[in-house]
Amino acid sequence: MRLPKAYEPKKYESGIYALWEKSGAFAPKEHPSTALGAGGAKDVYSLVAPPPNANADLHIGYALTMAIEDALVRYHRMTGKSTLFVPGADHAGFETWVVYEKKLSSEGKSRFDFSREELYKQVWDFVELNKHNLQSQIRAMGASVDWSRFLYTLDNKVVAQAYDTFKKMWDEELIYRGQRIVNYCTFHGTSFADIEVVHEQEDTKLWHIAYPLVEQGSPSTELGVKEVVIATTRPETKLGQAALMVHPDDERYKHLIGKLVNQPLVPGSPIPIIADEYVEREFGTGVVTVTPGHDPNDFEVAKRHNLPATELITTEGKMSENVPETFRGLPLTEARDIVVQALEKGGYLRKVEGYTHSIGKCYRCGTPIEPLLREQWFIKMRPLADKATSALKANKIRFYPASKKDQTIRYLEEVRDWNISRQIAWGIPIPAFVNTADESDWIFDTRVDREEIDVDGKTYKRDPDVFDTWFSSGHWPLVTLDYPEGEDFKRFYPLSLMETGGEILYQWVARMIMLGLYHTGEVPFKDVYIHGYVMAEDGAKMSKSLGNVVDPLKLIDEYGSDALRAGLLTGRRPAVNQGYHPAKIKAARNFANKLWNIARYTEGVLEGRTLLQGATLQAETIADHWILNKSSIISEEVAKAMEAYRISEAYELVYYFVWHDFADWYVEASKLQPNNAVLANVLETSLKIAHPFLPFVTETIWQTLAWEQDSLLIIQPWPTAVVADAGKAAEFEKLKNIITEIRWLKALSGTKVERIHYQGSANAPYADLIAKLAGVGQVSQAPEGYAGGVPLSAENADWRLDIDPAAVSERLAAKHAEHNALISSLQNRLANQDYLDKAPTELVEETKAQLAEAQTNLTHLENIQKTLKL
RNA sequence: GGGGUUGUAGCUCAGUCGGCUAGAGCGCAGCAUUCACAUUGCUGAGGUCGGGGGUUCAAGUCCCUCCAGCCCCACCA
Repeated sequence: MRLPKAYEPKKYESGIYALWEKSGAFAPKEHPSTALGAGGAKDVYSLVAPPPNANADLHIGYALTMAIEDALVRYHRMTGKSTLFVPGADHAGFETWVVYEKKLSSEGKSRFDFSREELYKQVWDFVELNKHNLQSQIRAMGASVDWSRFLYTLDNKVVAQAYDTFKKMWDEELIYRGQRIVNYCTFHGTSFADIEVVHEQEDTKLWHIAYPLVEQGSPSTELGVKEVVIATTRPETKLGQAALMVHPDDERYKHLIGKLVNQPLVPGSPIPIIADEYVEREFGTGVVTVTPGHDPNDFEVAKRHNLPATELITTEGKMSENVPETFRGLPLTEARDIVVQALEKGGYLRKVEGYTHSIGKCYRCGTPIEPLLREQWFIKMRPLADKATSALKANKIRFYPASKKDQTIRYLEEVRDWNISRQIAWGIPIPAFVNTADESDWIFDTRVDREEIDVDGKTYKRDPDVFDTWFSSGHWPLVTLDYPEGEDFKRFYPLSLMETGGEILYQWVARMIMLGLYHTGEVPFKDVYIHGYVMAEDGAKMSKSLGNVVDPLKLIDEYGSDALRAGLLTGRRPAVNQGYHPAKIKAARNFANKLWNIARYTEGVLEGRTLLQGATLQAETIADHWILNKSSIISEEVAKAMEAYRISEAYELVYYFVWHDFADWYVEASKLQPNNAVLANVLETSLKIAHPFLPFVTETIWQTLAWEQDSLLIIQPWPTAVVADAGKAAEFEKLKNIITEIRWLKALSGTKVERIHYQGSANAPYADLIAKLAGVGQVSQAPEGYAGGVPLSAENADWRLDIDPAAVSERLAAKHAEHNALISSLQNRLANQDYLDKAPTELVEETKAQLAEAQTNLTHLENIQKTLKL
């Protein structure tokens, strides 16, 4: 025998993968109907894998992505479509940056030890190494991706596309320079991404400061209100406010909206009291100051109310020129105490209380992060988003689950302009230069390898910023397909599917839709499938800091790649987070082994297939008809489930069919009544329908049994229906019921059933099968007038078991009660006139039939009990 | 704070158009087993479908409400 006793994945996986890769099966096949201009539905299935971050090993969530996508691709490939599945890797801007800094810090170094160029080179090398690892990990997962099309987000064509879009938008005035608050470390002299800021709880104070109302004989003065008190944790920023702000519905302050107040310590610069819903009435006094230059939220408020943003703190961490003279140039560390003293002296300080809140700090030096204004690049989103919204509302894209579509639409309707510049070295440099003599004179130029360029006798300096990674990866469907001239673009755009995690629905999916529409006028993909997270076993999120991260490669090593894939898919719905469960992976491993052993049995029976020579597929026994009928139905059901993205259900259908229909019933029955052609056929069907979920074991079996010369399972056609007699199939179903009933009676009586008698010669052909499958010694025809033993259920009453009636009496009584309960429930339903009137007639008829059947069963049972004198 | 999602057997989850006498896998209990597989087979016990209300002839499924968990995004002057 060529197949050893148990399936050992490690022995075969890498060889099988190499075989597929070498065969060219991963590349889309040429097909006339997929050519450009063919019109109508294209016979293709295309998707691009979300490029994993090339800054670490693949995590288990990516294994799930691959399990889903590869199952779909393999299924569609077998249905005869030309499939395109493109792999890639992401340079992952900020995240890689943070990962690399951690690496540096573990070596006692930091980013400030290197020049920008040195650093870029180092990160590049670091990512190259990871990219290589990722590729072998994706191979280990069995993904049938086309490696010749592998794309990295810093590859030239990606950069070129980003520049092209930037230029096009620049020309169309969709790009503009705008202000935005950034996280600035005054010690390091650089800004940080939100994820680089560490938040720490700190004990501080809440200072209550009075703002005197400007006297104008206003009603408020008449009411005796002379001042408004605010509460703040940052008194030093109160040296130049844009406004005070209250909640529009706050009864305490409603009458003050629109009034002016004087600023303490800032003579002669009255500011208005405005109303904005952003204010939380419960906090402090319910009145807050608006500091647009140093608070992101205030900046948004100021934009809404057309208030100016003033710089109060410089990049060096000192009070700026815009504060009253006495405070200018003060370092922040001293400014607070001095301002508080001045406030107290001036009589403005009303109260000081203790307060604990979280403060953003530089993750390296611990200096509090200053939110400072900086000029950034922005994209005007409204025109792009509106197009996307109407495409979605016109159902150009189907979402799985459907609720994600509404979520995306809501995001698009509320989208704000997109800040696409980032203040790090790692990424695609922004192709823009600024006139050294005129800060407002920006030009587009792609010579980003140069610090300075001369144009028309003027010197321009390169913008040191890079693009947000989502700006370039938002072009993914375009760049992977070689937009606009590539053959792939013509054949495969729009993609059939975009499959990804829900957390990047806005960041990535929405942007791809907008950019795809922007360039081509067409949506970039037809379907969106969102998967949930793979959580830790206890349902918590997997994270390195919690130490509950599970390494997919270790699981592949232990259980096999197939087991990991199928185990992750089991019982999963789209967009729902679910824990990782070793038991599911184990179950899948056992299933792979089950397939293996069915194959092993078949191999033995067929003696290396020699027995099949010249044999045609012809169902003989009722078991043959039954299994062929089942296999036809199941192939179709699995296909339907896959088309509807009910992937886990599809897998479970395969699992049940192979294990419980094929192995448990058919293989056992065929041992008595062999039909080698049927056995081989059903094994082939099983391998085919299991292939999308368990590609390695199924292909290994296919190769080892060598059904045909140089034949690959991966490109076999999906099974089509086999002709079988449904009536004979139903007969076998009845036989199964008899056998199950005998086993049940046997088990519950705890005694051996020595003999079964049957009445009528029609049952004779099944005697041996029943003896074997039910495990009964002797099955023979009953003598004339035989009334011994216990008859089976009403339907199978011509079978009688030689068994001690006392052993089953308790069980029969319980059964009796069950019948009665059912009968009364059915009777109640039929006694309801509304039910008879309003329910569909078929249903009422069905209920009547059920009642009749239940009553027959009951009568039968009572007869048995009477006969047995129970 | 905004958004999303989940609650069904001891555990993990299915349950599509409302027709349910609510399913599966694991676990558990009992039994079996030279004959492909102990990564096995057979049989069984386990449920007021989170609580309350409503719509309907009929609700696990639709609506309202409450409770509990989890996730994403944004963050507190």
